[in-house]
Amino acid sequence: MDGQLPGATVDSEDRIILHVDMDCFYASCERLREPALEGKPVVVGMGYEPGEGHGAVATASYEAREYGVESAQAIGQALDALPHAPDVDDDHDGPVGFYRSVDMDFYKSVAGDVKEILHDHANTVREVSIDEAYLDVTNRTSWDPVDSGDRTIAEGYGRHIKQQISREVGVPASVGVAPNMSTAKIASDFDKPNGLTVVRPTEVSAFLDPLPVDEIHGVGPVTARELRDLSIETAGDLADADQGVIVDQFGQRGRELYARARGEDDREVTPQGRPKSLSRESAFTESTADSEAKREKVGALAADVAARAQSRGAMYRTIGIKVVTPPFDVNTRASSLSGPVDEPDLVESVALDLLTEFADDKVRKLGVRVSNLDFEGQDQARLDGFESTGGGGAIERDVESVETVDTSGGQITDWVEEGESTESDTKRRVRDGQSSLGEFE
DNA sequence: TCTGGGGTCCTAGGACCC
DNA sequence: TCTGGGGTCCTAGGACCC
Repeated sequence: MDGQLPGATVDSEDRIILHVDMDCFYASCERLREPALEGKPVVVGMGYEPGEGHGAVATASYEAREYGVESAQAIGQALDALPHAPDVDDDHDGPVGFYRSVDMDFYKSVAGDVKEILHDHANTVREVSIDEAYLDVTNRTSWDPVDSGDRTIAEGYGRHIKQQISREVGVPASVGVAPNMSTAKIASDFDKPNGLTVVRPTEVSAFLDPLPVDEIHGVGPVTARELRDLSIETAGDLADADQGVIVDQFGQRGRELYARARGEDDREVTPQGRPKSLSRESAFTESTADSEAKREKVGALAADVAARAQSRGAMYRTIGIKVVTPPFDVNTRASSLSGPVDEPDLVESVALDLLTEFADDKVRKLGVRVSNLDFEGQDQARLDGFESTGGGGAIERDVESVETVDTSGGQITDWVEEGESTESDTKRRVRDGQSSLGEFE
């Protein structure tokens, strides 16, 4: 710690970053159109056909997690873990598990409604995935304390956003508020589901220090184990470690993780850019060496990827395949062309060509990928503004025009009490005389 | 955790150029 | 024919994330 005292003055340069993470989003969406699922264990999965077991869990409700169901678990295993109707005691309303298969179009439409609210509350929003986003709300709220000083105006702002999503869309969210992206991300995760965690600039170290290192974004199982070998178990341990040792062992990534453990993260919230690659992959029900079956699958995947690239207005210069052989060896091959093209037939022929190397191998999974994307040449008509690059379905905002507006006046929202029902955002904006370009145009 | 699908970023080695 | 050093592009693999 740097001897920061609680109540120390907040630096005027401190940013306010808000991270919104929708709780078990797919399951929440299913509950939206099927309210009977409320409070019940719900598993949403894909690729599950009765009798075959090669699908996986996409999202499990918190009730389902109580039974040990985890994301990415095999569907069959997850369903076994859930209580079945016949197991339930007739005298009681015991819990029963429900399985629903993924309906991406519906989730995207719900996500679009959520994103609309988020864009109303920040000049810059980075949509990380269908259910997650960062907002820079520095000039919309403040770190100033309210009441006795225990809480801040920013907390009210976070609560307001959460409640509006809940009220107007009907799905729960967890929100983290902190002076930088990495801490905000950890904060939103701190009290899931339906949580709100605010980490003031003066509290960052105290908040991070006791957390297990793998709660830092970017520390996965491998890095966590290697850190443990260095006796680094918590973020505080990493923050106190010798930076040289960390950088030697983990390179550039180590430098970043070390900084994040110390609550240092300069990254600006920027809108999600164009995709860098597009891919499609698919597993065989059972590993196969059948060369015709493999060629057929690659052909179908290639056609799929090419069609998707076309619909996104993307030309590609590199075409690649992915071949997963048992037990789980991932092989990739790629080939670059001299210039960007949009030629579905070429995707297929190049992919099949690359596949010949694996003609005799037993394969469990195949993929086709195009990269080195180029979005020039297409979309001169400005119609691309509606081609979402992130969550899909959401309309891309004209960010440049929004960012040039000074919204520092009158942007601080009212304090919102927990459980207090808030009026609609439109009404509030009108009442406060609060607006910014992008909201009323 | 015997493992689905769609992504991102980093690294290392080789080819090639000056 | 031996040799240095810097830069860039490409491929393959790995770790990680949702």
